[in-house]
Amino acid sequence: MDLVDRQIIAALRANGRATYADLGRQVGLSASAVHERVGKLENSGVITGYHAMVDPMAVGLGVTALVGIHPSDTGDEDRIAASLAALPEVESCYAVAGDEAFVVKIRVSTVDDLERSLVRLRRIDGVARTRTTVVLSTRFEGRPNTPGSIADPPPGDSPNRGA
Amino acid sequence: MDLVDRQIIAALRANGRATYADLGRQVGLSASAVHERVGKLENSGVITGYHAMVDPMAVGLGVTALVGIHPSDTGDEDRIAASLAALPEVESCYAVAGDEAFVVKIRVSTVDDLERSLVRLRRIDGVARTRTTVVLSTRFEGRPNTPGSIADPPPGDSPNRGA
DNA sequence: AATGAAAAGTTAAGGAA
DNA sequence: TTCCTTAACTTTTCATT
Repeated sequence: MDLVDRQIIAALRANGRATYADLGRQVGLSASAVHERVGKLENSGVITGYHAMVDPMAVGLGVTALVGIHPSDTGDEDRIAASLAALPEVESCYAVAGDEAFVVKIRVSTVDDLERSLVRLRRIDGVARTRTTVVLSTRFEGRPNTPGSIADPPPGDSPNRGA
Repeated sequence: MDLVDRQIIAALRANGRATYADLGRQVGLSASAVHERVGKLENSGVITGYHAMVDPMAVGLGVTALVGIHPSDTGDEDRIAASLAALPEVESCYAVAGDEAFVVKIRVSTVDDLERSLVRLRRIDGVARTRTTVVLSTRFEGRPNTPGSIADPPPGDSPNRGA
């Protein structure tokens, strides 16, 4: 992975629908050269996908909360994570250091839905209790941040979290 | 916004680089009809952008943390948020209910960088103290969740080769 | 990685349901 | 209105150098 790859990545982080021709203009390469590089970045797991960002309110998801998941003594974290993944309102799931096993971000339509979702979370086997932080407003989210200088290629190939 | 719009949104959440022709096949419309609908969704602020997702490790951002920001009594929250926005390692920023004014997600290369970043956060005017939760692993993140967009074959369309 | 050409997609304009 | 077809233009996607 060289500077050009990093430039392409930064450009696609900023605009995921940029055409190869555009990218080529930005980095000073032909469209086909860019096409081949992007294909390699996708196949090697560096680029994991492209997604439209949507105003959550416009899609009926006006309530966001961050929920810490306290495991019971018998809690198997992988099984808990799998149960969390089965709930569509759980948008993100982080295993964390500290008393809590996970912090998840959930998005629902109403506070009633939030209450119902928390009940579901607490009913997951291995979950002892939850700690909920209600989001009042999202100041910004998921900003593209591609550091200008990056270390050398990932050792062997990119380690994978479940895709 | 009707069912077709929701289907288009769901498809673009799943694959932000889907072509208009592809989207048209998925929802049973012509490419130009989809083109026009997507343009309206973009102009009305429903779709806010398209972004490549990148394996943070591959781009040299192996350390993630969630940081609660405790404001001092004199803290102006908008000014704090602006200061947070100025730090590139702050990827997301949520104003929250509770003792803390904000919870932010930061991404850096090393624990040394994390320490330096926390110092910067605490030096922000209006920030009394921080509470840091280190992320050990990201089980999943930013999953597409678009309620009410059940992907059924379009009515009155026979030639289907499944998606 | 560039070139060049065929296939595919994009995008505006005009008209129909 | 929304959608379709047409048609010119652009991009993608190859094989080749």
